[in-house]
Amino acid sequence: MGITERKEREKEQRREDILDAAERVFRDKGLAAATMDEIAEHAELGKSTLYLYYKSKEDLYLAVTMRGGEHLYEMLKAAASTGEPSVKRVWNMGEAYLAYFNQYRHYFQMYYFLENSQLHSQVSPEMSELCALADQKIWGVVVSTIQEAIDEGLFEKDVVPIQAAVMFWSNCNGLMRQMDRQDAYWEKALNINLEETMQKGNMLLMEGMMTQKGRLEFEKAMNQQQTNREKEET
Amino acid sequence: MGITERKEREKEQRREDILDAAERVFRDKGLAAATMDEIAEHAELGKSTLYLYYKSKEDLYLAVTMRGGEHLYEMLKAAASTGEPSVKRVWNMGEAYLAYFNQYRHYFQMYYFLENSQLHSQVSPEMSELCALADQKIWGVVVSTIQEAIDEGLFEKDVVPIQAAVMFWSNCNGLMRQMDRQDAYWEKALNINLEETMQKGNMLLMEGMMTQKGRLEFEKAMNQQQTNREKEET
Amino acid sequence: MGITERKEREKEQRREDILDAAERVFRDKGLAAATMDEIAEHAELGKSTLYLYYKSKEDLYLAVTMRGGEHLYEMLKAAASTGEPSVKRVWNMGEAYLAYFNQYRHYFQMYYFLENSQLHSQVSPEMSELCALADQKIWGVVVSTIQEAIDEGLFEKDVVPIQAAVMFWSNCNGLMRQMDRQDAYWEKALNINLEETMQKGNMLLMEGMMTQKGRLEFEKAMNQQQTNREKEET
Amino acid sequence: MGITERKEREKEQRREDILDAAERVFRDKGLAAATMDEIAEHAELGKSTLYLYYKSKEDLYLAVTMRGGEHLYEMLKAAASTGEPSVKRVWNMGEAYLAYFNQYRHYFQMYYFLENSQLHSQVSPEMSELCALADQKIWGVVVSTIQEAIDEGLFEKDVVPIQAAVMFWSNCNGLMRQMDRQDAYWEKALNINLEETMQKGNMLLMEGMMTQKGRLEFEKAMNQQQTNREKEET
DNA sequence: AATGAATGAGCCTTCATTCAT
DNA sequence: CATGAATGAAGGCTCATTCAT
Repeated sequence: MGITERKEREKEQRREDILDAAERVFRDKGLAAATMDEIAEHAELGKSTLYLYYKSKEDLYLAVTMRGGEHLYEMLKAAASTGEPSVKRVWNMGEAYLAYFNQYRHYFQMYYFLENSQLHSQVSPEMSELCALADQKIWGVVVSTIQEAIDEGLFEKDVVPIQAAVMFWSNCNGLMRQMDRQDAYWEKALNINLEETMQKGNMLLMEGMMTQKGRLEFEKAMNQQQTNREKEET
Repeated sequence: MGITERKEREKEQRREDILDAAERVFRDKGLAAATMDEIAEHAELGKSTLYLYYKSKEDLYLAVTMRGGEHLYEMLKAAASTGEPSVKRVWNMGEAYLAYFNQYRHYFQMYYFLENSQLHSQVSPEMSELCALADQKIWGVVVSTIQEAIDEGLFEKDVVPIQAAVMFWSNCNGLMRQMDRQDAYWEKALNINLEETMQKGNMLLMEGMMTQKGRLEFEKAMNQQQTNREKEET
Repeated sequence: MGITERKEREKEQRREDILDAAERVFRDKGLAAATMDEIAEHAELGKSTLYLYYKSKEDLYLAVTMRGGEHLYEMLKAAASTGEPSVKRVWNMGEAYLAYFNQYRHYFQMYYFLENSQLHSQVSPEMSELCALADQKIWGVVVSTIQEAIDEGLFEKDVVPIQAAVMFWSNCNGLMRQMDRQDAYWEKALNINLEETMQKGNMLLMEGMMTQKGRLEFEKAMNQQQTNREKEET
Repeated sequence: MGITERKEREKEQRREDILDAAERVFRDKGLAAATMDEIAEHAELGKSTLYLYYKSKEDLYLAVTMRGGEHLYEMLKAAASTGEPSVKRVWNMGEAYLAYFNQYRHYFQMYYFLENSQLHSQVSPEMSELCALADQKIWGVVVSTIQEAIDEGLFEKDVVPIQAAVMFWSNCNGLMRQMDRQDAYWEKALNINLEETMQKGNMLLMEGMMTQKGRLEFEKAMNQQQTNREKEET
């Protein structure tokens, strides 16, 4: 009885080990420069064992990336479940995305890379499918929170949730990309703080979407948060 | 005298030929899958000749990409020199970027890819430098137009040009990325027109930046454009 | 008691199952391209189980081939036991070989391949031994029938049975090889029927071996057969 | 002028070097066990250089085999051009084939292997084409000599040249195969000389094909040869 | 007896890059 | 200036085989 379970757990563990090793190598070298040999070495497994668990280097890359997606999902979900007004929770998700970027930057990079390469043609259909599902899950959190805001009359009725979502995403993502590549340059040479810029952008977008009531609720919630933080500090 | 010139011209021509061939191959295959052999074949040159003009495949890739940047620069410059009010010209540049995307999508893709890969470590410093300059030139057009708008009191005084620029860029870029990868999906499954979404985003950003006066000027210029277009159609 | 027997029978059955699976895979893919994985899958057994029954892929290949040899043996034996005159039965065996080729072509191919490759160095001595025995059994049928023909004065006394046998075999085998590889080419481009050619060859060989008496007997038997066939048809 | 030629010659030489190395390795190890690494080493060239001259291991194998075919062709051609009566020259060719077998046994083996494997699917079309042509050239010599014999009334009119050719070939080939694999066994255990057997077989086939006139001519030529040989010996 | 899991050894092939001419 | 030729260095992937359970 327990034996099957244990085997199962061990196998799962092995998958994780491989993912850990792969993550490390991909992070350091990128997809192209990473080698299965090196991943195997880090995983302390034979190279062929890797292929028992993942069909190809590309599949493995995607699997790592998806693990990153899982983290993002959790963080977004947490941000969307604070009990605050919906409109504030929409804002939270932008902050969460930023936190994710700061905490798991390599996942962000991997995901980013993945979006624009011929990679997908080399991935197994199964993995591709999984990936699509994970993606939808992520968008789902954002969209449903925006929907709440609309339903509660905090966002204008003519806001289209998925459209709003992609606008937020676009703003965040672009800014993060700059942060990733040349944060120092922006900070020092141009004297621009990109995180602030991102927040400013999100704010502008929200302003354009919120109703009067939404604005009040939002401001209140922001103030509340500010107060709480100050309390905590004492 | 003429001889040196002719040689010079021929050499320049050769560079262009190589770039043409490389562009074609990179567009079709992407960086990783493209081979110098194939590029040489398309250029009708010996493979080694390529190395006389470009230090590496990566350098060549960057050179092609920069040619794309040149196009973008021209299009942005044109959009910024219409004689319309500055605030309208800022808007124009968003439209120009979109036009660039539609007309030279492969450049967009190449540029995009370039941004997030370990590629840069393999590029010669000279090429890297050139690339940075080209980049600055592009940002320059946008920034200076925004500056004009501020100076003329059409954008709020607290708008920071380069910051505003990166916000516009971020919005455009993110949306274009979606268009590039899954326009059909957004259109059909989600019923979202991404071009419109991009415009909406830009509009929201502008709304947040313009002064009252700016809004009036902008609206007027938009109406004017509309009128002109209708005239043209007749 | 019954328990041991049943076990024994089950084990034998298992061997057959493996052979079935292997036969199918070898037939489709050939030795080199066939994989133990695939064979195991077809056999619905674990790959390691295969090694419980056969020491290596090559051994397994040989085992399958020998099963084919068994069929050939049976067919030759039948052809040699018709009650017809010995000289006719020698002829019959050529026909039987042809029938075997047509019915079990993949065995023919496997056997053929086996004959000329470095395969044998990778086979276990036991299997090699078995194989030699099987071979001898087959030659035995042919040789003893030829011997009969000599003893009965139907073949010349100076005919050496095993030598005659190898001559028949050589003729048949070479022709079949052509049939196997390019029957259509011979038939269409050259207008040669290879089966007929093979028979013609055998006939020439027999002519050279038979005594006058043998010729008469042979002709009589052939006519007899012809008559019988015609009867059957009515 | 001379420079191009020399280059050309050098390149040709390189091809030969590769072929030499490949021949050696294939002979020792067979196709499957041979490695491009080893061939490259023997050729004292980089492994990749091999691929400049031959598209794949299989192509290379075929190229070596064809070189063997060339030898066979030359030997057959010589045997067919002795000035003796056509019927004797047909016989000569059997002897020549045997000489070829004895002198270039590894070519025989390679050719033999080639005939029965999935190899052909992995060969480039060009090489396949070359191979087919070479084959035809070989059959051509034999066929045309047989045709001469028919035309001169030395073979029966109803003999079909290509059919006769394949019969001789079949007989020779089958016997050589036995020689190759277990000559010692036949010689010692069975007391059969396979070369003699092959000749006997060819003789039987000829007997069945020759006219009376042919037989006389043939016998005369054989005696003549015998006489010449005896003279030489003195 | 049966097998799931692991792997070591290796192989073909690809290409960017260099050099001698 | 142009290039044909050569190659070093890798890299992904396969598979027969073994072993602990």
